[in-house]
Amino acid sequence: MKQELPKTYAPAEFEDRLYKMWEESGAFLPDPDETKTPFSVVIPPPNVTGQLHMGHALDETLQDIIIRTKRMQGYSTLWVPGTDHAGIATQIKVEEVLRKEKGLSRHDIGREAFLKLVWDWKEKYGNRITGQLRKLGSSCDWSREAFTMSDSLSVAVRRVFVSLYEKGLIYRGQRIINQCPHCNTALSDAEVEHKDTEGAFWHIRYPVKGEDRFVIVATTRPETMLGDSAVAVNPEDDRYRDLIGKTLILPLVGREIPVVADEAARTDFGTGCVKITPAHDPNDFETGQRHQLPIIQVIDTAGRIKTDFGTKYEGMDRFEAREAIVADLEAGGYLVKVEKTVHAVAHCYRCGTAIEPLASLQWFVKMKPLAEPAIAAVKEGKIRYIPDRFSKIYLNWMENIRDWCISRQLWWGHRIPAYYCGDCGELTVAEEEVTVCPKCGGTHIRQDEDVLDTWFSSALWPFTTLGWPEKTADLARYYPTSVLVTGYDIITFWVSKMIFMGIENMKEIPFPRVFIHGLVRDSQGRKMSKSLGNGIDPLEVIDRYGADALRFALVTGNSPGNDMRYSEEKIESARNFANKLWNAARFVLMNLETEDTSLPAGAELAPEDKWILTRLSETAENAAANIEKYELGVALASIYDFIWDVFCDWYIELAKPRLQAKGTPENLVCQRTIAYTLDRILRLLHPFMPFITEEIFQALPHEEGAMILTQPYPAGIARYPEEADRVEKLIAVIRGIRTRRAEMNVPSKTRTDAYLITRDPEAFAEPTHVFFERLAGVSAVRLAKEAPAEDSVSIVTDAATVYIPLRELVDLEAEKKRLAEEAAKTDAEIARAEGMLANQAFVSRAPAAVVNAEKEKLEKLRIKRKALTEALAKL
RNA sequence: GGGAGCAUAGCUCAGCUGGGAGAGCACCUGCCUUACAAGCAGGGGGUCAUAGGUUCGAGCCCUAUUGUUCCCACCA
Repeated sequence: MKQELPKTYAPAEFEDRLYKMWEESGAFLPDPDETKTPFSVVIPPPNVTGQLHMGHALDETLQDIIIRTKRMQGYSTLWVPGTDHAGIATQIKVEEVLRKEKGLSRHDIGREAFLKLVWDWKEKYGNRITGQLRKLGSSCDWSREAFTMSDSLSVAVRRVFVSLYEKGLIYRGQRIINQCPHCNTALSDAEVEHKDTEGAFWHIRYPVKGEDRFVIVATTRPETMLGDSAVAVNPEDDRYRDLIGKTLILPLVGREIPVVADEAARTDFGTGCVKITPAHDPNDFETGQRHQLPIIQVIDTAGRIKTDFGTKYEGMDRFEAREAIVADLEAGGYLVKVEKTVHAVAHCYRCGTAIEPLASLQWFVKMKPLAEPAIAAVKEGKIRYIPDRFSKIYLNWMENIRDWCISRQLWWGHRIPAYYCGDCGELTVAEEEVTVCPKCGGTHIRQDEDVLDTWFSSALWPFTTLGWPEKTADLARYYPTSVLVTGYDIITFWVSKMIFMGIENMKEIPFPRVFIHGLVRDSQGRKMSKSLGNGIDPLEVIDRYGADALRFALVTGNSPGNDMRYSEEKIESARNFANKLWNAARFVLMNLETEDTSLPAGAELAPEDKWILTRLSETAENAAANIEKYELGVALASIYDFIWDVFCDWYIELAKPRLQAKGTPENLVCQRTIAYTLDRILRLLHPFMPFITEEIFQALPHEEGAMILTQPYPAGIARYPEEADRVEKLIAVIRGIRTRRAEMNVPSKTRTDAYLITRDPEAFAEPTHVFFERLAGVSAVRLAKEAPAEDSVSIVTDAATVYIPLRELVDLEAEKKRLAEEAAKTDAEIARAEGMLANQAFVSRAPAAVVNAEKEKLEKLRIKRKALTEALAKL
């Protein structure tokens, strides 16, 4: 039964209701029909306590468009939603609250109590983000919602850890890691950002023991000198060859350190003498190992000078200590000079604090063996990035990868399943909790305090969300997933890790395609960020304009991999488009008096029906092809153009005469055709604007309980090229008349006669004359053989010449001039076309279709030119 | 230091494998034509960053230059 639509488009009235209807219908669950091809996507899990931002909105929208399209195309679609526990981010947030509300640190309340707080926090805010995803219209299967810290995923994490450990791919060792003194934890290389920072080179004198000489070392980090265990010079450096093996006295400290020869010291940089601080510099660490130098830690994990150091700098913050040490060096006459410099300093990606490189005992994933097949998968094309250029970024990262530090000195996360025996000192790694040492039977067991990098569990996401390590039906059917949709900013963090973890654990890639999108920036092109305060809240936008408008604005004009700007204007034009469609639907419904909205037989259709169906067919094909290529912006543009310019501006106008002829057979045919076309339009647009299309669909006659959500995607609609061509000709002539009238300032109410000369009378047969009346202000059309005797203006197209007698308005001289100009222009175009077709190279090398198009064009130009000659002759 | 992207109408951006430059917004003109003024009809506006090259033909391919954005990077 058809229903009335409210007069104004008010998305807030129906979006939530429709989402509820969809979700309750179970249509978001995959179709159990085994004959359907599976199509699966896992969501990039947002932080469990996070809030929806524009980046999510874009990511979600793109995924939803793909999923909805595939669902309509008859795939068994599964979109798995879920959230990430987001180790550091969440822990920091809860710590802040704890400090603010109770003035306590996590250490004050202890691990257990703190974790309970975080879980409470998660319970409180964990549903917020998933509710927000629903507001967007995301058609996820919520019955399969996952969480990286759920019991089943925790089992999977331990299984993977133990497996990798047993294969020797996870090890514990002392390395230089990135220590964030603020978060007080180690970080992986991916978690640091390099920022150019103003600093200086301090040139410092180190005296040679027992001689009246000294060497000058240059350093950007004078505070680390407390931990120097040598000075290195290049063995090839003639300046210092005699110093090798000598002993230096470390200023301020008085400790004796050797001069060693090492390639790490370059002859062409600084002074050629490098202070070696194995505890605080990756290069120095390696140099130190080569020379068995002691590792003297100067700075603790919180960024303070260590207290067991025995100097006055004890307990000072590292930057404070730097100033103090420089001052003391200067006072002691050790400071030679200070050079200003800018160098890249690593910063924590969460809190922005400068990273302290620190030699530390941590857990690592051995990357080389895992990276190799992950590189091959992309090189061999098993995994393809869209657009392709991102494969270069990925490969570059993977090929230069270093071991992945996975231990974090946090509490919120997967605790490392490693157990140390207090009796024999043995280490046991096991999935299940160890209470008795398998080596000595001792019971003084202590589990490793650290937790895993949050990206460790999300790296397993494509298979853990499907039930792994259980052998589930989901896993068999939906792994590998079909495509991963995410932003380029997360390729190294997440995409690359899923790839090698998928290959390692499943022996199969996690997805064959990675569809990469850009960032949503503000209207001035800046990154949206909390600190800038320029973030736009998607939920506010949805409240004001509707989720459909937001989705439309995010997708239109968007191309894979490229950033885009958000602007209010885009949202407004999206809303206007929705309003346009809304009103077109109201118009169709107003005129609809039948329940039968099936397409009439070809013989019953009017030429304009055949034309719109042909254009519809082309649009459907074009949209589907572009979605297949992930060119969602292009697909949407073609649908938009069809709806607004073709369906609304032309077809509805062409349909009006028949719609008003109540009770005629033509009227019924027109009703059915327009309803049918509207229905297919809604289907094409549905993946992009799910709410408005469903709401209109529900108002149209439809089977009980049917939803557009699960209607088949339009394909293979019959085309009528000849009739379509004739209607195009008609439109061209009507446009021409309108333009001429506007140019001559003919009032729109003025009606004129017209003499129409054409080689294709069928295109302008009597039934079309009503269109001239309604759309071009022409009250009487006469199909003529030649120009009328009266003074007229002429409109010349390749399809027809129209003479309009306008005695009082016609300026014969101006008309003559105008026609002459057009003739000259046409001549030039003819010459050009002839030139091309006379060109052997063009005719033989260009594709046949291009040559034929050129021939047709020339033919039309000649016809037009002839008509222009006739029109000129008449004047 | 290495790598990538972008440069098209006043603004924001499309332009798919090379075959006569597009949209939205803004602007100008005329319309309250009973689906829609969140609209309709018409219009102006671009040496496609610059210089070369390949090609019958270049916004698109190649080279260089300029400007701009970003990613990666353990030279003290």
